[in-house]
Amino acid sequence: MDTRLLRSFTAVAEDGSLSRAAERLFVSQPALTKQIRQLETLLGVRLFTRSRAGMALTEAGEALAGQAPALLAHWERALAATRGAAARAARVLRVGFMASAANEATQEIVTRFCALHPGWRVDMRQASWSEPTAGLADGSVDVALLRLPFPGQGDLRVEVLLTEPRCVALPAGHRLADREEIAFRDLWDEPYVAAAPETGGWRDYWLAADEREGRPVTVGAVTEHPDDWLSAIANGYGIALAPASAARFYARPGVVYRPVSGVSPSRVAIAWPPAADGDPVVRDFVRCCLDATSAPG
Amino acid sequence: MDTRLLRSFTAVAEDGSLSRAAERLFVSQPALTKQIRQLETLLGVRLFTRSRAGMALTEAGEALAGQAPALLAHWERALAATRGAAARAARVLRVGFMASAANEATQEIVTRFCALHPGWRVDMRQASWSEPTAGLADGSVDVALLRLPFPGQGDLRVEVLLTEPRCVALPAGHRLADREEIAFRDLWDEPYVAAAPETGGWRDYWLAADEREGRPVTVGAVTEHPDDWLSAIANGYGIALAPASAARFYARPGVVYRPVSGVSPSRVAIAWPPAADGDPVVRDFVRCCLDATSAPG
DNA sequence: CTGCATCTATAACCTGGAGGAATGGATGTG
DNA sequence: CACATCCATTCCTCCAGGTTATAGATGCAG
Repeated sequence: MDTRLLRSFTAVAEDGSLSRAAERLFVSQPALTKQIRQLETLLGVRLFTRSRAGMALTEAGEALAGQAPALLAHWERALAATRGAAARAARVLRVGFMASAANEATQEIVTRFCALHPGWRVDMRQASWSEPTAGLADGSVDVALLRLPFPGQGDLRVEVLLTEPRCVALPAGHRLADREEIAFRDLWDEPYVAAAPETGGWRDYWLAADEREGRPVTVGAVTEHPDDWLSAIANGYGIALAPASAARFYARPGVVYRPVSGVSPSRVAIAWPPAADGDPVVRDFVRCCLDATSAPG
Repeated sequence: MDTRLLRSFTAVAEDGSLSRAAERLFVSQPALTKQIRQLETLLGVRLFTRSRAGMALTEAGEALAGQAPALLAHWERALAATRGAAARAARVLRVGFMASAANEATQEIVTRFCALHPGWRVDMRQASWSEPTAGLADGSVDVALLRLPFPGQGDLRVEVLLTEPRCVALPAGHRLADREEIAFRDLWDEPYVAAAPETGGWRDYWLAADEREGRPVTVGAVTEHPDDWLSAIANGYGIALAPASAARFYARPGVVYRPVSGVSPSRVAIAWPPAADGDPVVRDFVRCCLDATSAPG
């Protein structure tokens, strides 16, 4: 049996319908019917009961559905570890990052690291905002420059590199756009451009959900990439809190950035998996991060 | 990627040769070459370096080879759990057993259990002697009637059901076949029919390796099933220690059984995985085992 | 109560995948 | 230098897997 059949099974289990799952997987309904039948034949077990109402999991199907996520994740991690080993052998350090990484310090970090490790290359990999660990969780990167807090943070080693105030990104024609500085309480009732709900605490943080005295947030749009985020703001779907450096790294016609008072600052950190503690290459990269962000300049 | 490619990869990694692995997997060498190529393309990584001397793993290949056994085992366990759920739903208790299981008590155990659980069926599954946990390790059975000690015993719950002396199985024409009882020390220099080396402590136990004052064992044959075991003895390839009940359950022309002094007795136990502690069906079966083997009769 | 919508299953067909046979290329050894 | 041995490539064949069309079953709305 292969992961393709397991993924198909998972999709049908989630949707409760062959037709809907087929649509989501971009295959025809008969093709998916055959795949599920093939899986049941291979296992010698009925996984679904069929009816006009769709596909309901049997007890065996429930058991497999319970196992499937961990199994598929195990596969992905194994493949990631294999790719990681290949990168290491080729003297490539894969660095995930969110948004502007460590701002201006990023280039210095890379320069310092390459000086320390001649022959090595740093592969910077930008992550979508729907994956706040920037690849650390699934093992597709070795270290990551991240904004705190993020989901899964407790499972990773973290060193704070720098702190910067947060500001607000507004459409250029916004009624508050002329202000030199805006109090956060004046922004409480605005609609916001937010990250995906499944990012949990990450999204809450960038909505400053815990810093508005219980006042609820209005979400005007959900985006996953900086470009989409900027477009949504420029188009007036909402405003967004951002690190102050966003004014430099994400300048865009139609978007203005203003300092905000009454909201906590943003922290940039370097993160890596505990299993990499003994890895001199990772240790040196972390050292370079700390050095590059502690010296004045 | 599927498990078939991963198994192919594993075979090539173990053999260090496409040609030999192809032979072992019963596919042609070009077919295996293409499979490995397909896997490397899917991963975007070189797994082997090729030469006239065969296939050597790259660092990425080493990484994958390190992960593969656990990954494949995870798959097997997930499938086993799925089949287990199907069996449970169908009110079937799958019982693995070695050799004669719990001897004459086995039928009473099943009878008591079915009386306690009307509508349930006990599926008795005999295991080869190369798998001393009789399916518990890979999850293909719910409980197992086993002979102690066995590999992996520490990971399972075990209740001893009965103890019986060990005897020796000899070819009928053996020079000691006329004895009423034979001292173990008189058997030390005989060749033995043994279990496979990978069964470890199990094989040592049945060779009474720890009860011969350091004298080494001579292995005359290795077998995995009772029939092969009996044939090997009858053909004079060696002798073997066996539970006393073997004389009743494995009577065979050409093989005689004689009591042996100076060797520890054999213990039959019921074993089950710790995860099944809270399962009333498993608990009841264990209860039936204990009840059936404690009453006189 | 009947017709229609909606769901899965089956049949027929087509294309591409995957295995085998034959053979090529490279290299080590006697 | 010839041969053996290893992996790679080419060509061929058959089957797997997807699609389209349609069948069968069933629930719901009028």
